[in-house]
Amino acid sequence: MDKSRNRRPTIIDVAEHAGVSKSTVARVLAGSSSISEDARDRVMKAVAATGYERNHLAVGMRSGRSGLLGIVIPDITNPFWAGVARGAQDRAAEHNISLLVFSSDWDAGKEARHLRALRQARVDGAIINPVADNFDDLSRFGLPFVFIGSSAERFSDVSSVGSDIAQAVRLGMEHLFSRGHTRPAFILGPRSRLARARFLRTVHDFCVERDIDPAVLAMEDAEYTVEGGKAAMERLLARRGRGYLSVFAANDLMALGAMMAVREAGLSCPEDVSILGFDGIPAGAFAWPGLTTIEKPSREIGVRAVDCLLDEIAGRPEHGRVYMPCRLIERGSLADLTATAPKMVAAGR
Amino acid sequence: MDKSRNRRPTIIDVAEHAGVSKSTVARVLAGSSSISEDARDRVMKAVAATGYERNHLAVGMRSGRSGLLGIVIPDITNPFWAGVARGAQDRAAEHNISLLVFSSDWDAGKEARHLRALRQARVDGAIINPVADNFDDLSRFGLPFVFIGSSAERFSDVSSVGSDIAQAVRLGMEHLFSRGHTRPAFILGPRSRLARARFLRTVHDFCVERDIDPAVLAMEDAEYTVEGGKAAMERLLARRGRGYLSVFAANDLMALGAMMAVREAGLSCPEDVSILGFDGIPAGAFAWPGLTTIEKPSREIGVRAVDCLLDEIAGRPEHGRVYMPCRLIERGSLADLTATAPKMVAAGR
DNA sequence: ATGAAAGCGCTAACAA
DNA sequence: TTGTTAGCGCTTTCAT
Repeated sequence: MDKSRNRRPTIIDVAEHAGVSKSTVARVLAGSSSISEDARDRVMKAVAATGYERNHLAVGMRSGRSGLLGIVIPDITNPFWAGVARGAQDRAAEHNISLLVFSSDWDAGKEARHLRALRQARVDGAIINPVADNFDDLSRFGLPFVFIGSSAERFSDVSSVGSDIAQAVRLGMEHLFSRGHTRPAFILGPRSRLARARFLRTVHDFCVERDIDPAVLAMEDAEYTVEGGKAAMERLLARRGRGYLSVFAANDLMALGAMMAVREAGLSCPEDVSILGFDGIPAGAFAWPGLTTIEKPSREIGVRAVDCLLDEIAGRPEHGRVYMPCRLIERGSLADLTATAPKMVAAGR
Repeated sequence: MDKSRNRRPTIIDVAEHAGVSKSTVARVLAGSSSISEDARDRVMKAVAATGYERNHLAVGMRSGRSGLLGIVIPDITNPFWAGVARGAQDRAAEHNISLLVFSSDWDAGKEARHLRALRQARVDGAIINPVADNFDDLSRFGLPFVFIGSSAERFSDVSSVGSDIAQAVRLGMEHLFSRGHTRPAFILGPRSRLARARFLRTVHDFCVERDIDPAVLAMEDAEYTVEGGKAAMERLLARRGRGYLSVFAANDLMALGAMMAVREAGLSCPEDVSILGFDGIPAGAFAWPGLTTIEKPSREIGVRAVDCLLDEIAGRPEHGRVYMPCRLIERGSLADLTATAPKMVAAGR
């Protein structure tokens, strides 16, 4: 009889091969300590001989742990979110856990469907960038989860991890000032976005500390896109007085758009206009000049999110909100106005 | 007794609630036709009332179908692969299937570990961009799978989907010639890469058709990186004769690097040098001038890969190798030399 | 330290 | 059309 043909070996095959019982094999596999040297040895050999591989479906069914985690992000195609997913995936792999990835496209319907899929797959927990304002689905999600991203702040009682916007903006402001840009203009995101308020608050605080009236600073609202940034810069250019223009854009896409507007106006960056971005997307490195920007630690956010989630699953105390620090990447789009002869910083990529 | 508290409802709860047997519920859920109106109705109501959600673990265990697919790509952080993953994910979702995503970093060890994870998760099939030359692991993978990417061609007997390099290169050559670049130089990938040979073969064929001796064309080898492209362009610049230089780079990163070299040499693109890329990465849109390039259909590759895989799983005839057509994206890095006064093409992004 | 046996939630014969 | 029953491969008491 070829009952073993074309059939993946089970714990029973291993047990027979090793001359022990199912339970002994299971115990060895689970790393139990109450096992004799001899038994462990024979089981390991039998595992190797049969080519046995644990069936996570069966394990999950019995133990209630699927060994699966889910992550729902807006779009895996967006470099920031790809970084988050990558970090999460790597950290999960360290724990021998696999990751189910879903893109919601900021669509509440898709989000709901993905969450259902996660529940049906019996994931042990989920990392979610929430899009739905109606949080009923999530609140009764019935599964451990942690939020990621700034929109997560809407739900104060859920632990979450995101970038430290306040620290990042302060970093940007300090850099701007240290390079002599003491009256920067701003291109902000849409008023509806939570991140915008936090951004502005930090700017205000910073200004107050330096005895500057924030009302003096030019501000433009824009969509978080290249086109939005471009249009905003055109407006800024139109109403600028004499003198040098410095711009702090609330994301890199808008900053890149602003750079285009500068070029199309026959001006150049950083000779006539300086631009500081925010995000750290790879494309900023290829622009000319390279975009000076503040990088959000996407990968680390994913890593920490998994750590939090694993803690949550294990029933360990909640983390509350975790803010990851951002860092400045100096490239060529921001001039150093403090140099005696307005010298430009080396414009690398 | 609160035996229902904190416990997800099972098919049995639904059956009790509906006053039918487990099997009837299962049949309704599976969409069987031999079900009375009445029974179906009551089951559906019971499902809604209990908040029942199918346990895919249990389904998978019994039926041998986990409802999971796996994808192993080099790096989810790379825009091309992110596109592939996104396409695969979307298509899988249409079939109510979830996707396990892994990044191999072109590391055979990691690849092997990911494949093991896939087997243990009992995925129904896998989409793989193979890195291991030693294919033993894969050949006895014991699971339906399809390869993606050009490296997949090494394994002729496995069905795979990738971009149509021959069509793409021909498209590029035709565009070059139609714009008056009849003696382009090339920046190619490393000699070890399979894609390189295919690229060159098409170039040769094209030249032969036009009675051009391919040996006349300048060619440089480089790593598939910005630095590689930059160095290659510097060499090209050093040995160029008089006259206009046109370059066809075998990937966008190298093309972008080449653009940097041009700028640093005090030359400008496309006034002094024209550059054509290959890949269609987003960063090309932000470079200045925008990079004219040939776009690989990353998303579609993912979509098709899932289609193939599903066919393979269903035991339907194999697809062999599927080649997806690429398309030209015109931006500003390629001059139109045929215009009376060497007029540049509008340099959009 | 080890084995026997029960059962996780579901599907798939087999009966009725 | 519907119900009964026997597992899928594993973990986990409970004995021994």
